[in-house]
Parts: sequence; structure tokens; C-alpha cells
Amino acid sequence: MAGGIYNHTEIEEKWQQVWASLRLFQDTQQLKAQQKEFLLFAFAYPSGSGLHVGHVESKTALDIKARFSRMNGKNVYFPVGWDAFGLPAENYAIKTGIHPVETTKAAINTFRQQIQRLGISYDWANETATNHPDYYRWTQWLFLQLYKKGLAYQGLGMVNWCPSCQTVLANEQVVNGKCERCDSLVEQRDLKQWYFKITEYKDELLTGLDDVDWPEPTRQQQRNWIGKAKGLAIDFSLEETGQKMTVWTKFWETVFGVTFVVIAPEAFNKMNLLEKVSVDRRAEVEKYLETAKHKTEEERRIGEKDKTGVLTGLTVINPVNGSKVPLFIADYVLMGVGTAVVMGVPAHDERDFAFAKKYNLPIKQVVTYTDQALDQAVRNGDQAVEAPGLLVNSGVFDGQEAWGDGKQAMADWMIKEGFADWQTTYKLRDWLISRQRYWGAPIPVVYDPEGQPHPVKEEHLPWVLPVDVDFKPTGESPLKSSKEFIERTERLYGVGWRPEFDTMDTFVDSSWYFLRYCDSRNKEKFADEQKLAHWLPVDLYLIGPEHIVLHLLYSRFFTKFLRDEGYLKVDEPFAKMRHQGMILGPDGKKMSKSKGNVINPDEIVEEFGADTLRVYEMFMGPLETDKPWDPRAVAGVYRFLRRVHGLVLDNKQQLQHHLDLKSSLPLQRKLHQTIRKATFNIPQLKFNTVISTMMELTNLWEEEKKTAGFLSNEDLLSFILLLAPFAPFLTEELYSLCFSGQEKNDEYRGVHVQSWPIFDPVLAQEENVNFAVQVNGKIRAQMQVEAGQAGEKDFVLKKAKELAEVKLWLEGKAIVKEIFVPGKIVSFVVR
RNA sequence: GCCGCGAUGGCGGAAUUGGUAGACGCGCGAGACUUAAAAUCUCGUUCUAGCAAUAGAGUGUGGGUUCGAUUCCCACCCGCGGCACCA
Repeated sequence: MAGGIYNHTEIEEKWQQVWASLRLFQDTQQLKAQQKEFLLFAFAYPSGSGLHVGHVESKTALDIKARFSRMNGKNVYFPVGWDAFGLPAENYAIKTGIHPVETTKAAINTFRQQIQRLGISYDWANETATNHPDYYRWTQWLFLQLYKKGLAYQGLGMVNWCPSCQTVLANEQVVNGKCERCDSLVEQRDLKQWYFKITEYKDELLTGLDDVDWPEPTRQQQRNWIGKAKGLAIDFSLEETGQKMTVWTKFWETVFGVTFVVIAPEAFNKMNLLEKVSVDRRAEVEKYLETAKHKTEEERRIGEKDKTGVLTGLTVINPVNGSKVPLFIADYVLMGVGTAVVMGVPAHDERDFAFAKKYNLPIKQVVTYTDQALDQAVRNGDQAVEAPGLLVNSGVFDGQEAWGDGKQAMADWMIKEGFADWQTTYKLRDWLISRQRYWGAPIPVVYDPEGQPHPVKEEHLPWVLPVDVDFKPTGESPLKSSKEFIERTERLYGVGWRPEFDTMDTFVDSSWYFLRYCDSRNKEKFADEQKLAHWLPVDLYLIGPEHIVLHLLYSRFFTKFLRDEGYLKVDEPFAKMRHQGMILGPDGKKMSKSKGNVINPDEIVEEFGADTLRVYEMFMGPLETDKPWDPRAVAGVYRFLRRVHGLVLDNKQQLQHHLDLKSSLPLQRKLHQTIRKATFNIPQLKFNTVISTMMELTNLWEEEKKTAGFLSNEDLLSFILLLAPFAPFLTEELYSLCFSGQEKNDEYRGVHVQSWPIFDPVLAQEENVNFAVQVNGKIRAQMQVEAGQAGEKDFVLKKAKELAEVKLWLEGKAIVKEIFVPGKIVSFVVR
């Protein structure tokens, strides 16, 4: 072959070194006049097992975007960093005794090498890691700012406790009553913990979703998580004391059907109602309250079908009709939803029905249904029905539509009468950030000898994580074992003072990193205001769907808070977001060591090179879908790159022999079509179709070559530039061989700082346009029309009718309708 | 149960968003080169019938709108993800 063989290893190792010594695309944080583009990849946890093929997909996708944007003259910032605190390193330390500082460092080094080997054009000069004191001093600073504004507070309450991880978990980290990380059953414990008051921003966290370019399902999921629901708070009253007993409901039109009222155990305690319970019932009520308190999440879940509760003996008065109904305590009523008091309407609510059956309570129908059998079932108390119907047994509202007009009328009436008002409830809870773990940022709080908390002074930041710590889990925070930590606290704050021994949830670290990226080496501030104003918001955030709820919500909360503090000018941190799918094993299942279907990117790089790995992963399918790995298709991509290598070098040789070589017309046309496709599809992250078009081009090139058809010097350059973002090593090699822009001691002039080629719409146009001719909706013929005449309706229709195949179908029929779509189709409707 | 997503050849996927379904790649079949194999190259490859031209069917299922539907509407089936005693 003309240009020798494609030695990917040699080429890639060579250029990796050249780029590194040139410091290509490093130190790119400076403000420039050009349009900025801030590209962000989800903060990665540097796990001990190294880079995964899934990482390669999203990093490559953003890298292509970064390179494309640079070639189009944008000032691109593409930083990298590590979400380096966290449980795996600590658990490993417990097992092996090796300090997390060591393992984390080693893991980061591995990741860095692997990523550099892939040719990802990250700005390593601004690399950050959350476990560095330079980083976490600002995590702690953020805590202090929240504390000052009362948005970081200490609360006593029931918390989720994982007995295996020996730590508290956020509600979000409990999955099906089990620990997200280790699958142990989660228990409830009463502990004093630090919270961030994210609920302060609940409404804005909701409305802000309207202003961002995110996938709609993601926004919907955030909305669901915040869980805003409008309902009516109706003031029932306690007969014994006259106290208000406000219930909350979305189905207030059934209020005439109330036969009992249920209160959550916690709400019952809060109202101090135990003393009002008669002596003979008190023991039983107390016992119920006590067991409810210690139920685990799992027990509550199992209890779903079997609703437990206890009769208080107290009586509640329904304001709409003065009827007196019993008050129950039951843990199926959740604290924090509405008023934590529920009206029991067993005829029209499944849960109330189950409860009424169990405790033998009356069932009162207040909605009738046209379906006779259904209506009978409700009347007999055999079934609860939650469906639209007509109101009955509801005083003046009888005959009005439940779920319709009657609903509105009833609300208006109750509000006017003064015993009800609108009340909105949210699912979103404050964010519990205390963790009884070692490998995290210490919470910057100290306690005076009386046990009162005080913030650590800002001049004492970073409030350094002590090193003399025993990791062994004891159920208490590992930091308690550090002598240095306590001595430091006493030295700085006085004898008898103690530090907070808990560390922060690692979500705190990883939910503001994009802000630090804007000015990652700043010693005075978390970031300079000017730089923040310049780089924010993030222009494109590529993130896995697993981070949709928590990380995004927290990041948005911090952004809004810091904006209110005057540090930021943006309301939303991530202007545009897209998700990458998962790369599955060749068996179509999620990759896992136990299934033995894990593909190691290092092996692919070794065998086929980083360019092949990159192009293959981009070629697999749409970025956002899950895609199985196909080992054989990798080889197909390798063949493509090898063919490119051969074609370009062959073409170069032709150019040397024929200095004024012009491109063959079909090849030139295809080239311009390819530029057009790439120019439009790369910004949309539709890489798979761009690659297939480039493959079509090389197929044609191969074909043209047989008849001495080649690309001109200029067109050959365009082709190499097109491929450059996808296969940076190979294209750099080809560029240097064909266009040798490399001169020693000179500025870098390689392929990656060239301008993106511009397509010529005239050159991209086909000579002839193909029309399909339909008769009664079926294609009966194909027809070529010169491009210039493809828009002329009469001409094209006439020509179509003259076709022999068409005549056959039109013969003896009357044409009822003629449809003409320029450049596409001609359609006759005949009878 | 609720919310969301998806379904196209043997496989991964294309289809300018109502205009020629199956681009590109993989696999498979046949052939060339070779002592042979690998590699490479050429041709073919949705299904059915036919030597063929061609005809018919076809984008999860059943209906609908339209000259024309993978695309829009209605009802369902299956798979995946999230939430779930939320009143």
C-alpha cells in the first residue's frame, strides 16, 4: 500500500506526547472576547477499578463537541475534576488499612492516564478534587454562609440509619427501605443532625425548570420529586377541647362522607393530645405510639396492606354537618404531607376503606354512579370507588358533579363559611447532610462546653480532616478517635470545646464543583465574580440519568442561594443538559464483574487504538440510549480508520504527481454533503449519523479511485478536518504528513487548531433529483429530473404521466387528484 | 397503582419530523486472491412467490385521520426507568 500501514499505537503515543509538551488546550480559563462555551461532564468518582467504557462514551461525546466548537472559533472551557470523597475508599481502608488519601491518589492517577490516552482535551491545568483542602475549605465556607442565613440548621429527628454502613442516610439514599449502597435494611434513629434548608427554595426550584433546555422527562421527574400539590385544609375540631383538628385533602367534595379522622403518630405527639386520652385507653395509645416510633422503613412497607392504628377515644366534629366521628392514630398517615391529619371517607378511598373494614367503621356513600352494579357495591359497603360521579348525601350539593362543578362549589362554600382554606403541600424535605463517616469534609462547627454549636471561624478554614483516625466502624463518627482534632479545637476555641465529629454528605462536595471550575486556583474566594459571570451558566452538561434528581436539585439550590448572596448572576446553573445512555455488555445486560460481561477500555485501546474506541462508541447509536457492546463492530470501525489512512496517503501521492489535481465531481459533492451533515449534527450530538456519512464518503472514494478520481489538496484537508474531532490522533498524523504544519520552536499549527471547513451548498447539490411516482398511494415508478427543473410542478407531472410504468396504472382511469412534493414525490389519485 | 421512556431485518441502528422504510456498520451467503487458512477485495442480503422482469406483505397489536403514516389520534400488549400508604 502506498503510505504504509496504520500503526495506531505508534501514532497515538507520539501525538499524546507532542500535545502534552505543547500544553495544548491547557490553562483555558482566561476570559476572552470570543463567544465562550463551558462544557461539563458529570463529576466522576475515581473508583479503584479504573475507567469504564461508559465513561469513554460521555467524555468522547463532549470532547468532540469541544474540538468542534474550538474549530468554529469559540473560547471553550472543558475542565476536569474528581468527586474524591466517599464510601468506597473508606470501606477499602477499613478492609486493608491503607489510608484513603493513598488509594484516592492512586485511583486518580490511573484515571488521568487512561483519559489522556484517549485524547480527551480536558484542561488539566485546572484539575480539582474534592478531597483537597484547597477545595473543601470552600465547601466548608459554603456551609458557613448557609449557617449565617439560617439555612444550615441542626435538627433532632427520626433519621434513616444504615446498620451496615454505620451512618445516617438521606431520604434519597434509601431505596425500597434499603441502603442505596449496601442493600441493608434501614432503621429509624433519633439523632441530632445537620440539615440544609432546601425547602426555602422549593417554589423557585419548580418554576426554574421552565427556563432550562433539559430533556422533558428529566424536568418532569424533578417536578415529581418536589411534589407540589394543592389541596384544601378543612378545620375539623376536637370535641373534648375545642382545639382545631385540620385535615388536608385533594378530594374535599367527599367531606360529607367522613366517618372517622386519622392523625399521624408524630402529629399526635406534637399536639400533646396524650393527656386528653381517657385513662382506660391511655396505655394502648402509648404502646402504639412507641411501636410506631421504632418501626423500620421495611416494617412500614410490609404494613402497607395491613393498616395498623389505634382508637384514641377522642371525638372530632365535622364542620360541614356537625357529625361526630372517632379519632384514630395510624402510621399510614405520613408526617409532612399536608397537615398529617386525614379525613376518612371509606366509600371513596381505598386506604380509608381498608381501615374502616379492619376497625369496623361505618361507610357512607356520597357519590353515585350510573353503573348500577358499581353504585350498589358502594352502597353496600363492598367496595371503595374513586371515580367521577354525582354527589349524594351532601346537603345542598346533591346532584352536582364530584370531580367537576361540585368540587369547585363545595370549596367556595367551605372557604366562604370560614372553615377551610387552600393549602399547598410539597414532597421535598430538607436535606440531611450529616454523615458519621471519615472520608468527607468535616462539618465546620465546634461546640462550647455547654454543648452549644458555634461556626468555625473563617480564618480557621480549611477545617482540616484529621489523619490520626481509626476507621473501624463503631456506630460513632470515626473522627472521635482523633486526638489531634480535639486538641486543635481546644487550642483554637478553649478548653472543653469539642469539634463536630460528623462529615458532610459527599453530595455537598459534588453539587458546587462547576462553580469552583470557573476559577479553580483562587486562594481568596471560591471563585472570582467576574470569572463566574463570564463562564456561567454551563452551556452543556452531559450527565447520566442516575443523577437526575438529587445532584441537580442540590446544585440548583446552591446556585440560587449564592445568587441571593450576590456572588452569582445566574438563576440556573445548567442552561442545557443531555443524558448519555448506558453501555451494556455484549449480552445486552448491564456490565458487572459478577456477570463477567465487562469490557475493559484499555484492552480495546491496546488492540485497536483510542481513535477506534472513540469512533466506535460514537457510532454505536444515539448518545442517550442504552446500547449493547458488539466486539465485532469495533473491528468494523477499525477497518474504516485503516481505510481512511490508506486513502489519504494514496491521495497525497496523487497530489504530488499532479500538482493541480482537481476533485472528482461525485467525490467533491459527497464531501460537501458530509461537511453539511457534520456541521448540523455535531452540535445536536448526533454523532452516529455523521460517522456513517463519512463512511459513505470513503466508500465512494474507494470507488472513484478505480477511475483515478481523487480529492484536491483543499478538499483533502477538509476531509481530515471533518474527522479530527472524532479521531484526533489519526487525523493529526495525516495532517502532519500531508500538510506539515509542524515546525520546531514554532507555535503549534496542527490539525486541532485549524478552522472547521465550510460547505458550499451549490457543490453539495445533486445533479439529478429522484422522484417517486405514486398511483393511489403505491409507488409505481422512479424518475430522474434535472435539479434545475425539480421544482417545476407542471413539467414534473407531465414527465411522470409519460412514464410507461405509470401509464399502465393510469390507463382507463380518471385522475381525481395530483400531488406534487418538490424533489420528493409525485402522487396520482385515480378512480 | 401513578409518572416517564421505548419497541423498525438475523443484530446495533438510519429515515431531512406527514413524502421512496431498512442508510451506515456487524453478521450471513457466494466469488476473487492463496498450496491452505487468516487478512483483504467484489457481488448479494426485510419477508413471501418467481430463473427473471415483477407482484404482494411489512416499522409491537387492533382501529382511525390522510392521496400518502415508523412519524399524527384512540384503545391495548410487552419491555425498561423512577416514585409509591401523598389522603
